[in-house]
Amino acid sequence: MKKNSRLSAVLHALLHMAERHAPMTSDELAACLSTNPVVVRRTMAGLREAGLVSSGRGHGGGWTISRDLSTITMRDVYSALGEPMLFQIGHAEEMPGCLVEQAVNHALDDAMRDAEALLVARLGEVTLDIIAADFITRAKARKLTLSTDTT
Amino acid sequence: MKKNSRLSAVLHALLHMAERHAPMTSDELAACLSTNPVVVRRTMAGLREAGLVSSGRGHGGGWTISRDLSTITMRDVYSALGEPMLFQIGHAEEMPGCLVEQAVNHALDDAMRDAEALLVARLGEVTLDIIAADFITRAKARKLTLSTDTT
DNA sequence: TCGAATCGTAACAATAATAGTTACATGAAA
DNA sequence: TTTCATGTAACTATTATTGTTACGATTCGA
Repeated sequence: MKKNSRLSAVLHALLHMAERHAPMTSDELAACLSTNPVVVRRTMAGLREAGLVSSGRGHGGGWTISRDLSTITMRDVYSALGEPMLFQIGHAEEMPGCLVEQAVNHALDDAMRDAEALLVARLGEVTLDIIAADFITRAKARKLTLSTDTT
Repeated sequence: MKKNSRLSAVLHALLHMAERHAPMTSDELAACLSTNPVVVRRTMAGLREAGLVSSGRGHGGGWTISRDLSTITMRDVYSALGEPMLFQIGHAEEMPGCLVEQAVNHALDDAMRDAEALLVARLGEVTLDIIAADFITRAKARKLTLSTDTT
């Protein structure tokens, strides 16, 4: 199966929206994300329901971020997407009759539960303004490289 | 995408093989795992290369576990499978030119790296004899339930 | 009021990863 | 030498994600 890249995509979109202080259309965001405007609408729908963004139709419409970047964590965004499954690995059978398989599932679940909790906690520690600050650092570094690069 | 259930499946297989002190054929294992003997061979091939099991052809052939359950961790088995990707979520683009996307990828990678390390460490803490002991506990509990259950 | 811009959404196609199946070759034991 | 069993390649089936097409609904501005 393909990997789920929705979290990555909407984080990218939110940061572009925050940079620009006017609504961005689905077409514009699709160009940023190298995807399709329908995919943008479909994915952003969850964020709208969660109150992270608002959308407007017609002339001058588009997507606007509703909250300050410092008040949104990656976990908020993950939740707004409906908390998709994080792990690629899973059980062969969910409710096995075989007691051996039950014991295996239980051992795997224990390990995965801890890892999932840690990941979600980490997502909750990162607000989007932190990522925006990292972007600015990278932009400065690139400028510096361009102006001193002799290749 | 379908979930990867190979780790679950081979753990299940290894425990059945350990219970039985004779080689088990791919057909027998396939019946235990509700799958196909070719899938069993394909998946077990990695464990054979890692030295966890051996296989024999012809009459009396089949699969035998090579090491004591107490010397094999879930992590060993995971490694023998080629350390498949653990996460369902990922980046939209691996090497983006967009600095915003680079910053997003970096933030996600940080969180996922920690979670992956924890999961792999947890897998390394569980030896297969621990799972076998849990199986025995479950078997006793089921017997007890059967003998006292009045429904 | 009309028309262009824009989102909302359903339905369908494309892509990719896993798992299952068929077919046949290889090797070992009775 | 026949039967049992693995080894493996090639193909199919299944499933989740992503992309596309089509059309309806709403909003703004001329």
